[in-house]
Amino acid sequence: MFIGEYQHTVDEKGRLAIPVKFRRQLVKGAVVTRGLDSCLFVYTREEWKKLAERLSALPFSQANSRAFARLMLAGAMDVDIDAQGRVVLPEYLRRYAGIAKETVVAGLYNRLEIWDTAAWEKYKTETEKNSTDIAEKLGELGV
Amino acid sequence: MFIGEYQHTVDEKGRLAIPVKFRRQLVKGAVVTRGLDSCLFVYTREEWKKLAERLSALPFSQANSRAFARLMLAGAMDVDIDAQGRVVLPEYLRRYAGIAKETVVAGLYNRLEIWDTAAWEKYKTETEKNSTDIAEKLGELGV
DNA sequence: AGGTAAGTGGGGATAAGTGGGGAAAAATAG
DNA sequence: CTATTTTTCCCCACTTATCCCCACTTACCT
Repeated sequence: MFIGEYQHTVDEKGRLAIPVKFRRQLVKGAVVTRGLDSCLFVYTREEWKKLAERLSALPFSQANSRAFARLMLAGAMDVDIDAQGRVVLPEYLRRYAGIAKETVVAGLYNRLEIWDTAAWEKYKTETEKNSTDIAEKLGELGV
Repeated sequence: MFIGEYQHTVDEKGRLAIPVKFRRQLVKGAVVTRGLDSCLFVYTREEWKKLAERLSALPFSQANSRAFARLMLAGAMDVDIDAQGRVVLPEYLRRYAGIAKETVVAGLYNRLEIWDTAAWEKYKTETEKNSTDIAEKLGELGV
């Protein structure tokens, strides 16, 4: 399980070091996808497979199912960890998440999230302001 | 399993390089056909066989299911990958998908899609606008 | 303070992507 | 049926990107 928040940098070749605490779980490969709120999600291959099978089961005769599958499946990328513990983030995913250099890698239980540091800070201050509202909504979910 | 998005070019002879990550699954040959939303679908021979059987089973009484089956079945073309990892896209399919030079090859689990790059970008920006619907769908799928 | 491991940067080998020429095959015309 | 043209396929060559390795710096642990 992935826990914690780390500050890393993407180099000119688009490589990002995976924090050591996460590596062992990802040595068999990882899948990076477009996430929500302009960040990237990283799943283990097994986790991804479960999700992808549900996505691919959507009927391609429906326009919004196609759009959805295209965004999630075509947006995903199979990556391997190199000897230095890094993955290459394809250009289109970096562009999607506004990732240039400074990034945050955060563990969210069954996935990682990769954020541009500035976007992460912005998101955090915004949600902290609304944290009481959010807390109330969570109550509805039984947390 | 095909995932990811790749930028490739079609040359003057109508040849398109298949991304390396997809080749191994297509060495036994592929079937290219007219897809939905002005792109081309590419299947492995086995996948195509399954799909073609389902298409031919569509009720002949309904005009739109006939049209749909004709579009895909009649437009289908058996292609082989050459020594450089390329396939030749017949002229009528390139014309159908508006493919001139710059193309996107996208993996959608059990098929590939080939798009004119400009059309792909346009489609994506349009669907990303509806991202709230997408977020809801993700919730339904348990992401 | 020293040793070890993590994170980062960069160079070189290798493979992928692309373009073009020429041979073989097919199609068309005489 | 032959000759000519056109198309298809195979091969070679170049450019660009990717991968692998090495090395340095920084942080952490003992």
